Amino acid sequence: MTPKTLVITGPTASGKTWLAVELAKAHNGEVVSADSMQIYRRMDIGTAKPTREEMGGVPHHMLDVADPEEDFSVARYVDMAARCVENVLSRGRLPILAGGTGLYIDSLLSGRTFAAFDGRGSLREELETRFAREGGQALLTELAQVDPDAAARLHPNDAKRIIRALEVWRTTGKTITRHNEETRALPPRYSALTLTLDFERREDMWERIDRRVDRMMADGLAEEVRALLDSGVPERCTAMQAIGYKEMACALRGDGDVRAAAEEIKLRSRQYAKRQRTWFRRNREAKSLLWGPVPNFEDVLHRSTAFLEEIGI
RNA sequence: GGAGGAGUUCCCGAGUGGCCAAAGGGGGCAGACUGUAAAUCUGUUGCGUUUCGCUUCGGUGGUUCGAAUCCACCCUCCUCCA
Repeated sequence: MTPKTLVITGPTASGKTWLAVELAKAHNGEVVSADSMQIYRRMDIGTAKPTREEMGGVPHHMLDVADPEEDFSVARYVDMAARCVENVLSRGRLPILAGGTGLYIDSLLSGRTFAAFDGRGSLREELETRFAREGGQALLTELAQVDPDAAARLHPNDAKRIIRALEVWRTTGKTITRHNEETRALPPRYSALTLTLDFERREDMWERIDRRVDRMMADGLAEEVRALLDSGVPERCTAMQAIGYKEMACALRGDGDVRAAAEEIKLRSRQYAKRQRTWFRRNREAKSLLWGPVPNFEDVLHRSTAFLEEIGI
């Protein structure tokens, strides 16, 4: 029988951290973060990483597990997070997967495996160069010869996916289509009750996001980013692509207009939240918990507890 | 008071007589997503009974077969001179 887990997800600033902690306290749980940016050390304010106080004594995993200059990936996440989940289970406790990175959550739950990756990176470099020089259509034509399905699915501008498809073919001799079919056929590693936090009205979400960014600024986001840059973290690494960091880094290097950067961060966060919703929407199994115009914590806690009881957690 | 310049679809901004419901960008909306995922990519964006009709380019009137584009007057904003 696949072990039971609880997933708490939702767009940014929807209260995942809070709910995860509350439910962990009530149901003998531990939190396993599913956030692609909170994995980085020294990135606390801008990622809204839970503080010691917010954690309320509940053990949290998958926070601060990489340095900002490191390359991280879904594959690595699944690897590490699965070990955390197993650990929690072995102690007879409930793993609570909390975070907003849909790909990470789905990958971990499904037990998805990833095709080999050319660690030296030279193949990818070569493909990237060719993409820039010859264009997407040329590579797509090449891909079509071995994997017509993937080629038909991909848009000529979709550099990352075209390159990856070619890369998988050349390093494993298997098409990405075939690989995906095979992994999809595997039984899921964990069964999960998924709770998706969201807002009845998007204006309320925007408001929350704005206030959160204001708080980040007050808490010293600019200083945090400055420290990262000063310590030599390159601006083009994955970690620095995080919302809040790239905009602030850009301002600090350029005109120094930190206020304008904050507005930019709010905008990018709203757009990000929208993309997250698109991802979450396709999970028809998920239980939705909507905030009204005035947050009613007790009510949301009540409703989520009811869902847990329904499936016997 | 005088001399110039400008007012375009949610925003910025092209467009100087027909091919203009109007380039491009932004924003919005929707979607995708299997080793960078807080990333990346796509579609769409006046209204409707949608291979056609209607309303739109500060306002009103005019010229013309035809106007966002030309003319007159008016309104608003900007710059310069007084």
